[in-house]
Amino acid sequence: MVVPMNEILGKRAGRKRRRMQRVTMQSVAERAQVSPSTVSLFLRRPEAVTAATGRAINDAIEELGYVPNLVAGGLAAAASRAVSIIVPSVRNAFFAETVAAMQLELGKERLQVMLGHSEYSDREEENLVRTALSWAPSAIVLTGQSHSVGTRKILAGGSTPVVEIWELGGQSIDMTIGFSHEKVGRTAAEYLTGRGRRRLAFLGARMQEDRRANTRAEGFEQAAREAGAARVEIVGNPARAGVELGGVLLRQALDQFPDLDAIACSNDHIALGVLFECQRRGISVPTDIAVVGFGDLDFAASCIPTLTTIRPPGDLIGTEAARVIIKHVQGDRSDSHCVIDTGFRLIERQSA
Amino acid sequence: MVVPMNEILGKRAGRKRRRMQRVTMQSVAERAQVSPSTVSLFLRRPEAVTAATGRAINDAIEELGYVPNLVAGGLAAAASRAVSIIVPSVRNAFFAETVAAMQLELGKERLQVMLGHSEYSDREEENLVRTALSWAPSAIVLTGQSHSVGTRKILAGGSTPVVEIWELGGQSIDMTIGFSHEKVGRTAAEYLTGRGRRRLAFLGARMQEDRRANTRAEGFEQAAREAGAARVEIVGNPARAGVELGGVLLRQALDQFPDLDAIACSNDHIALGVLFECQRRGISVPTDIAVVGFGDLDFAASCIPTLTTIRPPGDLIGTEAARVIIKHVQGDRSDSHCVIDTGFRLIERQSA
DNA sequence: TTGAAAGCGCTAACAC
DNA sequence: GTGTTAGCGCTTTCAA
Repeated sequence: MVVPMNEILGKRAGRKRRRMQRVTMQSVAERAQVSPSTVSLFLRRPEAVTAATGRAINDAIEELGYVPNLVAGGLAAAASRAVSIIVPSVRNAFFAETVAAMQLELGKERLQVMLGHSEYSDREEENLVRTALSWAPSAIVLTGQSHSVGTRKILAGGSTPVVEIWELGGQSIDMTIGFSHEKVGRTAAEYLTGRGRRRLAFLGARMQEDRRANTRAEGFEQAAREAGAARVEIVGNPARAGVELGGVLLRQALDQFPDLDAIACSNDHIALGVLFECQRRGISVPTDIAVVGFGDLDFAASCIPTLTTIRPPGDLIGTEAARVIIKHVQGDRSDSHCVIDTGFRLIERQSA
Repeated sequence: MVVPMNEILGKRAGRKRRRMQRVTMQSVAERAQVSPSTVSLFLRRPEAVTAATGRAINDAIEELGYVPNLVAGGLAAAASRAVSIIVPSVRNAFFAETVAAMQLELGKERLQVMLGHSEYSDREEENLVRTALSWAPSAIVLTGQSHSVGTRKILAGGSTPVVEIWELGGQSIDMTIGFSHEKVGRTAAEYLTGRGRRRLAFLGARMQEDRRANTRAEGFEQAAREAGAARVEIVGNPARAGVELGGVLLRQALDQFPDLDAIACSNDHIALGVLFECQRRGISVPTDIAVVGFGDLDFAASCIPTLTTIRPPGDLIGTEAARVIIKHVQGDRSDSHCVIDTGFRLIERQSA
């Protein structure tokens, strides 16, 4: 019986593929004279293969210039080596630091960072989470603990590990790494009242969207009252946080409450703007008004006067998040539902 | 002849899968009483399906809570809806702005941003490119035009579109979007000499790694000489760019060349440090020394004196990059090997 | 306009 | 330690 050639070869030859991968695991296997599964095994656990086999495979990979297809791998393994990170914005130096630190650590384990920006919108965050899930990521990292109902539902139902970062004290979905923003506010207030200040204000930007800044403000107000401050005001502005806004906010504050002797800012950009505005108005810092920031950004140590501020450990949050994710990927589930308090540090400088 | 049931069902029932996707396209198809390929078609081109069919599919998706699996899609289509962006670091506000802008635009087309940090290392960049390719991305975005030989070889051979951003005038791999850093340097020098300054210095950080800062310095030096400056110095420091370094660099510069009357900085952080150091030393800006920055960062408009600086269009670079990538994904190859000069703008303020 | 069929390149259970 | 095998969930011809 004669079998037509094209039937032996299969129909494949007759089909055109759009872009065939030049070098597949199959071709590496052929060249190394082993089976594909051995190549796969070697790639994932080199020690599980004899030295000779390993060498042969390595040579084949080298000679062929093989690049593994992680998309195919992700499909077969039902979980891709991707980690989805969703932050309000990477333009914010805080989150940029965390994202950079995470990428560094995850990259060492060949985990790919996928980035999304919620722009402080819970609705947008939910969309991003939905899309993220489409990639079957090894983990999803969310900023903060306030999410839409939909987000919680989607994430609670699934089996994807979730890490919430930069906030503590709320309702956790799964793992949580951050610090208490309420305590940050309290710390600023206690520091200021402890140095004899009695008429305090907290200056913040877009506090409706930025729940964390809002929490800091609340902690600040409460602690200041407890310490017997004569005046505690919260001055907000819906504009985006920035140096310029610092000046605006100080003006706003002093127009209403000219007797203020201490200012806490929702971040260092605003504090710097306050410092500049004080300089323009001839207000002496810290003699007339003490200023405390949040962030310990680049300029805090060099501005005039140098800025007393609270430093959140953005990089530590990133490395810790990466650590628990890597453990999870490696099969160690012991960190499930962990809560890691990274703390923060008050950096005393000249401005307060 | 009796066929055993398990043979009819296939061995599948006997195998345990690790994590089965609850809702697949298959299940949507069954519910909507159509074939999977129709669902697929509808998802990608809704108009290619009758209104009734579309409605049925939509309902099924809704009822089942279907989330498409982009990993499977990427494998089948031989190109994933991922775009790999490799920047030196997202901690750098310039690149953060570009990445944020790109993510915003790409997200609208359901393209996922994958992020990598080269930390200004060509070797690391090459590793990241290799990994990126493993994901069969729709495009790869690289920062600058100086890459390792290996990077060029890998990318030139493949069919993945490449966009180089933030630099112009070098050897392009494929598409290029940015501006001339040499011109930036020239512009600063011409502005300064045009205002009568004769003894100029360029202050820069880690200029070995940061080729673009180096190019700005070269353009600056050349243009200053052409304009007949009495002195043109380039003062570098291997430390990371930062406000503190600005002060250090100014000290370095004035120790060697006390008669300087103009300073250009490789970025605004350094310029701000220079401003602070001048204030500390009682040097009047711009009377004694004129200062020009690069970046137009947040504080440039509010510091004292406000900072004359050159603003690179970080967001425009991002949106343009996204635009050409989206066009490419949609099959329009007309932008291949395009070179887009986004230009930059000198922002005149008080410091010069 | 819709459906059937054939993979995409890899992983992992299982057998040897 | 290595190979066999059966998919992972989707896209895309091609035919109807």
